[in-house]
Amino acid sequence: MEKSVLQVEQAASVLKLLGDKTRLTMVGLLFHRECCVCEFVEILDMSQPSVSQHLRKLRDAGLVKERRKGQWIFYSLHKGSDVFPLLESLFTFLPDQQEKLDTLEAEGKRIVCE
Amino acid sequence: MEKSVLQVEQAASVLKLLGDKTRLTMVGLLFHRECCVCEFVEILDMSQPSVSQHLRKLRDAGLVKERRKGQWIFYSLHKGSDVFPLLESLFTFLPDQQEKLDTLEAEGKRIVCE
DNA sequence: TTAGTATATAAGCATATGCTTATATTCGCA
DNA sequence: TGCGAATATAAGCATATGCTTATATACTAA
Repeated sequence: MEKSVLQVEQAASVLKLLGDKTRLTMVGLLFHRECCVCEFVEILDMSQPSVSQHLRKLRDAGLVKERRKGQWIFYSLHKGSDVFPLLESLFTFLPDQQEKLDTLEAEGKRIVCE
Repeated sequence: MEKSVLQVEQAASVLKLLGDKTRLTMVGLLFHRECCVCEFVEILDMSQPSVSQHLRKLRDAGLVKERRKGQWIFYSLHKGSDVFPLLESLFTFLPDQQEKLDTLEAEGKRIVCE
């Protein structure tokens, strides 16, 4: 992925979004695989509306995209975004979140579709 | 500088601080050289108290440090901080701010001390 | 010692943020 | 067709944030 220089204002707004533990964790999870809303609710132990509201902000900023799969809506990182390279770089400094996904699966709460 | 893995909470609080255009610009300027408060006031075209309050947040988070030089207090990046490597990496995605410092100097408003 | 400059801090205010609860929408399935 | 599950959205509220103005502190120099 090409490294592009971002405007300060654009970078600040992305960092502001990521400056929230919930959203930062969400993006970290999405580096492993796409997740649906109810999986986030389970993993983050938050209310569904709260999760949806965070996802909306990430989507409005172009960091993630959604696609419906039957009854569920799956979110994934928007890898074509201008800021994706920054995200990739940033997350090399953060702990891996795989364990949370493993726990979810162990509890039989992973949503598999298609 | 060693790359250390940060806790999600710690990273989120740093990103939150940087998710403000003023503070992000300040840190960008400090990658070039230390600056005193009145230089920030000039460059950012903001009130002195506002600048001081932003600097205090950056200092409380350990991102910058201060030292008095006569009548002025100069701020610089705290390169020994756990989060400094993240800052370095992050700013490779941001535009250089040298121009603002050049303008300041051209206007004879640079504070040189020692 | 006094005045002026640089900086910090406090208090107040308007706006932003993140949660909650309630409700609307969309889909799968009986 | 109708019901339940998954999700989105709206409204309300408490707290956080970033500015302002006013004032305090620390240093320099006359």
